[in-house]
Amino acid sequence: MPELPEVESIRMYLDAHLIGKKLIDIEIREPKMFFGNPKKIIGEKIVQILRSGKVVNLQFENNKYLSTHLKLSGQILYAPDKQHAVFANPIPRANTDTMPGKTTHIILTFDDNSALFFNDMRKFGWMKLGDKPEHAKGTDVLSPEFTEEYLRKAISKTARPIKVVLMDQEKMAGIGNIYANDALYLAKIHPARKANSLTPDEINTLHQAILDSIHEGLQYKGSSAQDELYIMPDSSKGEYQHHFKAYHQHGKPCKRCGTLLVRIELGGRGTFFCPTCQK
DNA sequence: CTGCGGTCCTGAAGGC
DNA sequence: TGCCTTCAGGACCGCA
Repeated sequence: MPELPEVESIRMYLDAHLIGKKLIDIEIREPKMFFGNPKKIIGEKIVQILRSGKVVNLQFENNKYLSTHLKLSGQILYAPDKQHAVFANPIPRANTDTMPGKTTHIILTFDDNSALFFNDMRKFGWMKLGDKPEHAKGTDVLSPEFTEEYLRKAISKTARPIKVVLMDQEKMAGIGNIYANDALYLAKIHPARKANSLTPDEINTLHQAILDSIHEGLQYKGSSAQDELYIMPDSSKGEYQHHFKAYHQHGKPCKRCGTLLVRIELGGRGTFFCPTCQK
């Protein structure tokens, strides 16, 4: 699912393809997924593309921001030619390589006849038009402010399971289920440990593990596992799913000690870890 | 503060 | 074959 590495990969792609283009039309097929008055950005050029946590913000010349959250199953596809929006790969679950498809809910058209298609099978995602970029409450884990000290403060006052806290966007933004599980595996910390029970050494190790797993995710342009719908705007897949440490690896042997990884539930979410080497 | 359950939605998987 | 039920999951909300 789209977490920081997936969303940042999309942001970088859009940054390379959309800057300076003028928006000439927004087609909203699913009104519940769009908030705000689209007329405010018609005729405006995109000047910058930002990200905060899992949200992408398109900044327009008139300082309006079109923000997008992909939630579980959102996709953003970019076609250089709207009338011939054919992609190299079939779109997952859409059974087609042409857009718009069954799950296309919003279409942005630009002055060079290129287009963005916002697809979402589950319709949990959204686009919002506002005067400011959507800003995650917690510190983005790729920002310079996400220090060991920040992590210590964020987890020191709560007895919730550390894995639940890692996924709390009000504490730190961008980490979802994949990278929370993998970071805890790298740090050899049990996901159910009370957050305020971590030692200073464990906090430092965890901080590095978070950065390592996020950066590895980025390196592979995110995770496009079989049951995920995330793909890049050109329909290419991410490859991090071939490098999962713990996420969805239950039943497989731990690469460190051979113990079979297990699945439990924490905060209502699937949680995966090695019962032997994660303490 | 904390956890729990419900809500949004739909395809996949399992039961019979 | 095919219908029916259950489930996953990010963020949010109400409730105990």
